[in-house]
Amino acid sequence: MQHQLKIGELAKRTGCLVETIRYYEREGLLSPPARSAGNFRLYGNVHVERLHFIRHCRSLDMSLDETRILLKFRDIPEENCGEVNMLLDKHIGHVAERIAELKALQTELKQLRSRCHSTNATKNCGILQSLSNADGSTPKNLGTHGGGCH
Amino acid sequence: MQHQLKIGELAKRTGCLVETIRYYEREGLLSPPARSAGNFRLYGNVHVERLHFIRHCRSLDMSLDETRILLKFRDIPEENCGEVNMLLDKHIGHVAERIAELKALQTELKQLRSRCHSTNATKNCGILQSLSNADGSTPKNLGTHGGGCH
DNA sequence: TAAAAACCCTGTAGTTGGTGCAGAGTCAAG
DNA sequence: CTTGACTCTGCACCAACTACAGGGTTTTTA
Repeated sequence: MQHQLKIGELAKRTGCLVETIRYYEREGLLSPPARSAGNFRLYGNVHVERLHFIRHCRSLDMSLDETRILLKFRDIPEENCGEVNMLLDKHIGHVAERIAELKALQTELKQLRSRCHSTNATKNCGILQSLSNADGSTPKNLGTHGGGCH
Repeated sequence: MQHQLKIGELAKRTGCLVETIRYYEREGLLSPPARSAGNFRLYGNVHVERLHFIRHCRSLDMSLDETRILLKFRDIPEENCGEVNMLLDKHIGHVAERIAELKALQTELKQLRSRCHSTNATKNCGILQSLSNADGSTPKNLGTHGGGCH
């Protein structure tokens, strides 16, 4: 029984909030740690490393589901890692798609912006007029997978 | 009193779900329409156009808050449209930022992917090993504004 | 004319990945 | 022995919908 960390110390060490750690435990990404006499969570090195892994995945914009899968493979050292490679390829594909979508969006937005350079009365504003047109009213990036930019 | 549409007809005409229309009403983007004797919503052309406007904004990845602001300007035809231009410029900036973030992410992901080309045992997989390293564990795109790619 | 299907109503809960807070308990220092 | 910092559980909240449940209304069909 070596160095044991309380949740606040683990949070500081991994750069994430205490609440987030408890959330990961609820979600099954971190296993419930030992408890002190006063019911405080006590973490060891295993937890520190696992949480680093999770945060690394998240920083690469992977979902918690993807992260869960990678953790599962990390837990079985003898298994074949082909699925890991596939998961990553798929994720790279997601990101590429999203970049393409946003670039198309950017083109459209700039075109819209070019419709009004002076500051008119709104009734004459080319931007507002274009937005009132029915064309383009079928959102492409709604309903598909792909988060917004906000 | 001309052509009145029930909510399902409006949905079909604008390509959005009935539930979404009711949601926009609750959120104050669409004003509450007239009701039939049996308490059904009845919409006119004004609503059709306004909903087209909203969906167009959404298809350009604007938030409902941004959309609300644009609607407000659409409602005051004599006012100056300078703020509309500013809002759009800001939104274009958001999208540009997001594209830059995702491109950096793409580079990082490809670099990670290059660490495992054969299908090994997971304990030897360069990808899983890299993800276990503490570096890069401080998420850049978490906490900032900017949605994910899922 | 009546039953069945299709539509509409309100209200509520779920999605993702957390964040934030209330109210209570625990622990170390002065 | 009290103050302050920390922790506990459980719940509400964010965006922008989506998806019911459990009713009522309208239209179609037999």
